[in-house]
Amino acid sequence: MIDLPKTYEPQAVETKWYERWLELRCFTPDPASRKPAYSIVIPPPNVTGVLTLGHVLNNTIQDILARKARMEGREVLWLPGTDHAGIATQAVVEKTLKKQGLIRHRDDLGREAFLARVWEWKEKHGGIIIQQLKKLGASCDWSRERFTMDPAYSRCVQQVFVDLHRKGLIYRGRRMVNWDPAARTALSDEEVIMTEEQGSLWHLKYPLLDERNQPLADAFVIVATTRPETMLGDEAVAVNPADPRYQHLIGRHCLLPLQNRRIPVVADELVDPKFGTGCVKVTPAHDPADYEMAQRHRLPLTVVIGPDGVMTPAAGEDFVGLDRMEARKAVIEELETQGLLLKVEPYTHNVGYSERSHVPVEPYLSDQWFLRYPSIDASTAAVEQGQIRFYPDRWVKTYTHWMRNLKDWCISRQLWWGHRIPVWYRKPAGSSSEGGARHVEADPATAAIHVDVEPPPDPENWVQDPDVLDTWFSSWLWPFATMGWPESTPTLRKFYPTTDLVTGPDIIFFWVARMIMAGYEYLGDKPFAAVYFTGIIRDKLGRKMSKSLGNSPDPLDLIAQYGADALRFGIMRSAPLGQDVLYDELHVELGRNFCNKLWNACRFRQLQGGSPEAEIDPALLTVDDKWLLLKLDRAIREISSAFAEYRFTEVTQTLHRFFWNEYCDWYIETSKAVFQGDNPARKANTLAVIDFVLSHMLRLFHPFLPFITEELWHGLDYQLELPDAQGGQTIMFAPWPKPLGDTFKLHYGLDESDERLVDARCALIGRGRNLRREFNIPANRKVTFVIRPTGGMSPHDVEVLRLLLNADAVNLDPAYAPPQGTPSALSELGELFMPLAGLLDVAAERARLTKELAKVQIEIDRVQVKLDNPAFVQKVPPAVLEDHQKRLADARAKQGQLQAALDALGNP
RNA sequence: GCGCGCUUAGCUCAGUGGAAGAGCACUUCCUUCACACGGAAGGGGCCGCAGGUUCAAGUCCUGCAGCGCGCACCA
Repeated sequence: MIDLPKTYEPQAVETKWYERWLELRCFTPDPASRKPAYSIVIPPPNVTGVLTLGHVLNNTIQDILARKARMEGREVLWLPGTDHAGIATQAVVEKTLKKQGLIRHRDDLGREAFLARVWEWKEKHGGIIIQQLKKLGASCDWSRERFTMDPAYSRCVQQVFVDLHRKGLIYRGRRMVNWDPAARTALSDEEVIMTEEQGSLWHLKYPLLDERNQPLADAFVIVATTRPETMLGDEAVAVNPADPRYQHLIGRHCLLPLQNRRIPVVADELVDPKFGTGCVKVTPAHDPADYEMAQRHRLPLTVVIGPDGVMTPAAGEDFVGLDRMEARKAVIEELETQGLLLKVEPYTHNVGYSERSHVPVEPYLSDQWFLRYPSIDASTAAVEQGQIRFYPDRWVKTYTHWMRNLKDWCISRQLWWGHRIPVWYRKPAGSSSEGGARHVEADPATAAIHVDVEPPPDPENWVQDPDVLDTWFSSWLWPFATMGWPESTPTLRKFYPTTDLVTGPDIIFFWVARMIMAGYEYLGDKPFAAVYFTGIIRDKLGRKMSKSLGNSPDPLDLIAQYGADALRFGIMRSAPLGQDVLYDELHVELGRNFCNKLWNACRFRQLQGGSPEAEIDPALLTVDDKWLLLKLDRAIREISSAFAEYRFTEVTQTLHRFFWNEYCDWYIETSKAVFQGDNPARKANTLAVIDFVLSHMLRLFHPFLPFITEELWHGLDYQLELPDAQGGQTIMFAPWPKPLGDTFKLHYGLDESDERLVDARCALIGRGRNLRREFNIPANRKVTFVIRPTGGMSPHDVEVLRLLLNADAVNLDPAYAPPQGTPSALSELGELFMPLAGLLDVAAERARLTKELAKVQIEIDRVQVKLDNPAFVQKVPPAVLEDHQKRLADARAKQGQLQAALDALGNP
């Protein structure tokens, strides 16, 4: 046994044990094991990312689940890895290269050279977040670490693409998609964030044309728009066919200002007569609804905004080359000059922003690949019927709502970094094989295609689709692609389906729902049994953590300052199920204080000397020992049921209460009565009780506080005599505590009456300490107490009272007659007096007793009102009635005693 | 517009029909031989508002308000 220093110093301890755990290969499970499997796949962080407090919360929870499962005797796989994060990573690398002046645009390098740079970047920065997770204590099986661009993983992604294509679920089509002009790629619907904005509704005047196509002097069609720059691409004005105001316009034409183009007025049901003017400008190439209308009315498409968000030549020479926002201003200015701007109204509307680039998304017509989701019914039913459980379960509704309104998923991205689409188009005969702009050599619309994991045997005659797949199209395979699918590996057989998934509700559609569908489609089984949704970490003002606000602390700094255990415990204690977490560094400080307290509680045990005691002698147990064991039993039961419902905060609260209040504040203090006494057998037995309880407590704490518990486990020699695999090598595999059980309680004579006795004694001590305070006895001054006991009281009890009341003596005297004015307090165990020779303050005692009497009177009144109600007495269950009657009797008795004490003080 | 949360002590939150709770913060006392990263004792709540059900409502029902978050092609 090594001596424990006075203050816990986490740094060296954490490094030492993490290395030891790796040496012992504690995190690497054996698929051949006969133990029941427990598995989690990590939500793969961005390979170039750094650890955030969100990761800390998420991964601490996973680690808690994994460590607890290990202690419960399960074969545990926590499978880690990272995600290639297509858009984000490509953007970061592109930006860096531009900053270094190496390129102006990625085209300057070309695809192959650019990708080489990205891989270089990945090799350099890709390991950072993994190293950070290790600092946190994450017990991942690093030998199975995966990356979504690993060759085997890529092959798996391509195979799924090919399969879904063969099933007819993947198709290519020309559609209006969400376009990110900054990243210059299509996005899925889920990657568009709708943001409410204060905009304007511009009312524009389009001159009406007469039969000879001449503008009428004073006849206009008024359209309202939030995006005036798109008017350059208008092809019609639409009205509702049933709108009586505009019947005369249908079939006529007006003049599109600035472009001087003749456009028709069409009738379409889509137009809401009640909104705006009831006339809608139709821009087929730049609005999804307008595109639909254009198809119905066979209108041409004029593209005036290019893929980079800059106006095209079709926008006219006044506007070509302008950014879309500049073009808006210019169009408005020009219309105003021409007197065609009727008015501008302030208008609140929703604008879609790219989740990645944070620029407004542009509806853009392009050729893309789409997926019609597979295994929808099985996936919906699994969650609805509870084969997959959500915690908290209210997310089930969100999930099923989305599943019932699925729209095809746009899976192609106009990027280089990612899984290239395994589709090749046959070049027209006689074309050269020189590289060039995309889609020049083969027309994908008409060319023969080759869709396969393997390229065509004669690659020179084919050209591969240049696009890559959405990153989520690889992530949705994570639970099984990481385990070696499509091979039937031992890992896959043992650990799929996984047990728990821990993630944020913000990716319920992106990831959770899609993983479920992929799981049913390819493994015929759910990918996980339960999903725990964490809250979002916010600062103490409720704002999201963000780099620009500078309110996002670096977890590694916190670990360096307070220790990983402190950070874990602090975060967990403030993270209620289903709600956001308001982070405050104070929580981490409290976590550190907690660790220090635990450290010192164990140090107290160590200072008592002696080696770990194996056997508790039931005959030598004090009431305090029994009380503590019963409290331990209760704590274990509470912790088990809290864990069963993933109520981690409740677990930490119970641990806190049991350890701090019950063990430290009461039990340790009472044990001093034994340790300061002269009964060696009893001392040894107390040590045995402490060792029993501490060894349970350390195990209960281990999932939350892996490092300090391991250090203390060995520091107190609890590993001695245990088999290697059962806690002898590491606390990680020590058996998870079970409730004590009836046999145990019978053997040790644990009875609730012991618990009640000690609780009553605690209450008595509380009364006594209160007297000290009320009469301004300094905490360090010893006084004498006298008790007029109601029953028997053991010498041990008296000694405990003496210590905890900081008394020089506690005298039992059934016939005690206190001097007038002696402060007193009532308790179940007897009346307590604090005689203060020469310091009696009759007035103070009278005031105190009067205050007490007032409190009792409130209680009497409250219960009396209920009992006086005939309906109450008649209808209430007997147990409740008895309870109330007892309350009244107790309160009256107390009132009598207080009154007697008050009378004894004499008149004021 | 539809849906889902939340509203209880100064703060963060428990409390799922029978006496308003915890942690932190606050006040006062204490360096007593585990711990001042500590101990002890206190103060502090029309449980968002209004109705209803019930012998009994923080708890169940109905409205309303405020805050937050999803979903939705009204330009």
